[in-house]
Amino acid sequence: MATATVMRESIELCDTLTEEEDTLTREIITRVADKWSLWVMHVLVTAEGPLRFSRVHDEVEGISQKSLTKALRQLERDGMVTRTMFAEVPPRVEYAITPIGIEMMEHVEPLWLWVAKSVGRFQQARAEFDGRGK
Amino acid sequence: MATATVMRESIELCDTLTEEEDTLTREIITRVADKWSLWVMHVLVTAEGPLRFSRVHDEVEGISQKSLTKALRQLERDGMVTRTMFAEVPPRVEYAITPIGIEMMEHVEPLWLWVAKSVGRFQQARAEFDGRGK
DNA sequence: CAGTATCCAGATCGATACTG
DNA sequence: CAGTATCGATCTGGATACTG
Repeated sequence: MATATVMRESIELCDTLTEEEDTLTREIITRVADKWSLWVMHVLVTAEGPLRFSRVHDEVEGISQKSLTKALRQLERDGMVTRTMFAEVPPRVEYAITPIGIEMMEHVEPLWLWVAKSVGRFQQARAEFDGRGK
Repeated sequence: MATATVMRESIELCDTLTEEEDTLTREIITRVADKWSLWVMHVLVTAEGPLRFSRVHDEVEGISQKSLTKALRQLERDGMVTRTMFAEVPPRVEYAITPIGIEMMEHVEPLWLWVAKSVGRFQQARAEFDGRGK
């Protein structure tokens, strides 16, 4: 019943979106699953303050410079992080999470939490499936 | 403060996950952003009953046979849909959502809903960013 | 009907090298 | 320091053709 309510609400809302809005919605959702975007935002949230490029690069273990740059640009473009450049030598650039970025994380975390809590059930499902397939 | 609570809870939980569990968690989350998986599940939820392969193929507009097969296999493997084969000629195969699949959708929809409702703010952020970049 | 098999174009991502 | 540019391996996904 709670299900039906949520479903109906989302179906109605989705019907009111233009094609452009629908595309953008999907793109934003994509950030959630993106290998790095969520991790980058997580680092910026827990830092509770701006971080330099190299600090983020340290914290997000395994990311390449190229991928980090790309992730940060996307997040900046979508208003989830800010990028502040200081006219110094050597150059200093600081990244920080925005209010909408925090909102995003607040909405993502419950889902992430549920999946993490359910991981045992997914493992069992896979074990059964892989077993059936011999 | 609600933020901090959720964050802390998720950080603690994530620390208890083995590497294998963490990988699986990420894979499941990936389904959320996958172009087709969520759409397929949505179709199966709203159908309120099993659907044949060709019916799903009709409902999920634009998907190729190959991609649909792959999406259904993944969802089946992760326990979110069931696949029932009938020994008939011509062959009949029916797909249905599972309880855990419904749970998944229940946890995804609020996020989707928030993004859809916030789409105007994301559009504005992009407009500003693209404007600044000349 | 419900797939599988094959080919192929485009996107993605890491590694590496270079620059203001 | 904070990138950009480039190259190559890998992955993805559609189109097409074939099968039990």
